[in-house]
Amino acid sequence: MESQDLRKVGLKVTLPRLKVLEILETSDQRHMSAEDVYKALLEMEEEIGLATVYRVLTQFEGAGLVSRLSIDGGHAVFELEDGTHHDHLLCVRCNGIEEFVDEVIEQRQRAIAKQKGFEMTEHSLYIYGICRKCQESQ
Amino acid sequence: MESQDLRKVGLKVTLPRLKVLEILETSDQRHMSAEDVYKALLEMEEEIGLATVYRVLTQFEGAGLVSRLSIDGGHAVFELEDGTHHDHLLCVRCNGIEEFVDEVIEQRQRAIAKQKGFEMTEHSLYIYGICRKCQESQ
DNA sequence: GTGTAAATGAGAAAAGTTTTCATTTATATT
DNA sequence: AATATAAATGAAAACTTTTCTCATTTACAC
Repeated sequence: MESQDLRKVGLKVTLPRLKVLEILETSDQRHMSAEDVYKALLEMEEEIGLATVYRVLTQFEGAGLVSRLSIDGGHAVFELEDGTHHDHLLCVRCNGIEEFVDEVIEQRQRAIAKQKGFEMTEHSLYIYGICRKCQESQ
Repeated sequence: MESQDLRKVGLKVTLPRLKVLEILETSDQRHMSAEDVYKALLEMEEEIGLATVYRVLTQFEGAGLVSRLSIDGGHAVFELEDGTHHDHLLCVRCNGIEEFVDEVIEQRQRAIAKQKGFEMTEHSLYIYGICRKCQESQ
C-alpha cells in the first residue's frame, strides 16, 4: 500500500514517487545514491529525470521516509528509514556500507554536547576502513 | 621559522605556501575553508589564485601540517595540525566549531570495527547542535 | 649565473546537486 | 464526469566546490 504511505505524509501520489519508493524497497542495495536510483529506474524502463529523482528523495527525507548520509564530502546516499538510529562503517575499497548501533557512543555524545553547552540536534559518525571481504580477497 | 617547516616536509619555500601558512597561524578562526583563506589573502593584498590555495592546502594535508574536515557533505575546512586527535561539535546556527576528545568513544569505535571485521583507517564524528552562545542570544 | 624540475595563475572542466520555467498531472470542486 | 488549480515533472541551465590543464614563472641545486 505505497500510495497510502505517500498520502499519509502529504505528498501527491505520482508515478515518479511510487517508482522511486519501489526501487528503494526492492533493490538489493540498502544504500543508494540519486544516480543509483536513476539508473535503476532506467533499467525498469521508467524514464524519470535525474532532477526529479533528487527532488523526490529530498521530499522523502523531509517526510521521514528516507534518511540521507553525506559521505566524506562527496555524494549523498539514501536509505529507507526504518525507525532505528544507527551509524555506519564504510569500506574504502568496495564502498560497501554496514550499519551499527552503539548505546555507549550515543550516550557519550549526549554527555559531551551537554558539557559543552550544546543543544544537540543530530550527529554523524562514520568509521572508514577495509571490510572483511576486501581484506580476504587480496 | 616557517621556511624551515616547509623544507622539513619536502616542500619548496614559495610565497603562496608561506602566506597560506601565515594566514592559518594568525587568523582568529581556527577552522577555515579554502575560500576563507583565499579571501584573507586578498585582504592582505596577496593575489594568490584560489586553485593555488586548494593545491597548497592539499599539500599541507599530505605533509601533515593541516587536517581537513569534510563538513556535512558540503565544503571542507582546514585546521592547523596540532598532533592531537579530536572530533568536532558544529553549531548549525553560527557555523562555529568546537573540538572535543573522548577516549571512550575512540575505544568503542575500535571495538566496533574489530567486531565487524573492519580494518579501521579513520573515522569522522560530528555532533551538530546549537552552541551555548547562540542559545543565549535568541 | 644557469638549467631544470616544480610551482603558479587563469580559466576550463568535473562532479554532484539545485533551480528555472514551460508543460503536464493529481486531485478538490463542481 | 468535467474542470480548475495548485503541485509535480522534464530538460536544460545554473550553481558550488574542487580539480585539472597548460603556458609561464620561480626555487634551488649545481
